[in-house]
Amino acid sequence: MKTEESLSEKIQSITEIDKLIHEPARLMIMAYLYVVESADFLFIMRQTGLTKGNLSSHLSKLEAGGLIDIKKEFVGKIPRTFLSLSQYGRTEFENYQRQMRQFLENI
Amino acid sequence: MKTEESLSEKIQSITEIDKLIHEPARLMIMAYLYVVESADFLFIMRQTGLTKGNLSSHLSKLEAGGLIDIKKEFVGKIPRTFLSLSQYGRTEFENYQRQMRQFLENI
DNA sequence: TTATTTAGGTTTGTAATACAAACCACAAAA
DNA sequence: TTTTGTGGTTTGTATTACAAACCTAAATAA
Repeated sequence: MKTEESLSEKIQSITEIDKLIHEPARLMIMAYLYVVESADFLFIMRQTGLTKGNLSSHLSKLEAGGLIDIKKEFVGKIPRTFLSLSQYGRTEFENYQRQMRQFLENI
Repeated sequence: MKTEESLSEKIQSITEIDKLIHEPARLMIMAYLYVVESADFLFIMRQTGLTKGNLSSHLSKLEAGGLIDIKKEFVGKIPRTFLSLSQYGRTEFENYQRQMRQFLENI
C-alpha cells in the first residue's frame, strides 16, 4: 500500500540524521556556532552550561568529525581556544535542521 | 544584553527535551505508535528496521519510562506483543515535537 | 515418531558514549 | 613563595545502543 510505504520511509528517514549533531550537548554547541560565527571555549561553556571536561570531549568529537575548526591562540600570555563551524559543519547543520523539520512535520 | 540572554535560553531549552524520546531508534517507535495507535512487535520491527534484540530493549526502556504500554496476548496459540502509547507517552511526544520545532525555528 | 524449521521474542556480551572529577601548565596576586 | 585564578586535557566510570546467542513452543518434514 502506497501510504504505508511512504509513512515508513518518512519515519525511517530519521536513521539518516547526523548523530554527531543530534546529541543534545553538541546540538547546543552547533547551534551557537551557527549563529555567532565564532566563539571561545569559555563563552560556549558558560552559555551551554556544560562542564569543562564534557565540553572539551564534545569539541574533540565535533572536530574529529570535521564539523568544527578549533584554533588555539595566545591572547597576550593567556591561551585561548577559538571555535567555529567548518563549511561542512555549516551545511551538515542545515541538513540536520531540514531533516528534523521534515520528520516533525510529517508525523 | 537581552537578545543574548534569550538566545542562550532558546539554545539551552534543548537540555529539557525527553532523552528517552530523542534517541533515533525510539523516536521512530514513538512516531509509529503516535500515528497507528496500536501495533505488534514484528510490525514495528519490520517498519523500523531494528533487530529483535535492539527493539526489545528499546521497548523495555520506553515502558519503564511510562511512555508505552506493552500487552502480551495469545492469538490462537501464538504469543504476540501489542504496543501502544500511554496517555503520558502521547503528551510527551507532543511536547517533544513542540520543543524541537521551537528550537529549530529559533536558530 | 523424531528431527527441523519457523515464530516470537528475551538475555547476554561488548564497544562506544556522556559526563564529571582529577589533573596539568602557567600567570598573577597575596 | 605559597596560593589563587585561567584555560583547558586526561582519566575513570556508569550508562548506552546494538547484535549475537539463547529460549520456548508450534508447525512442518522425513
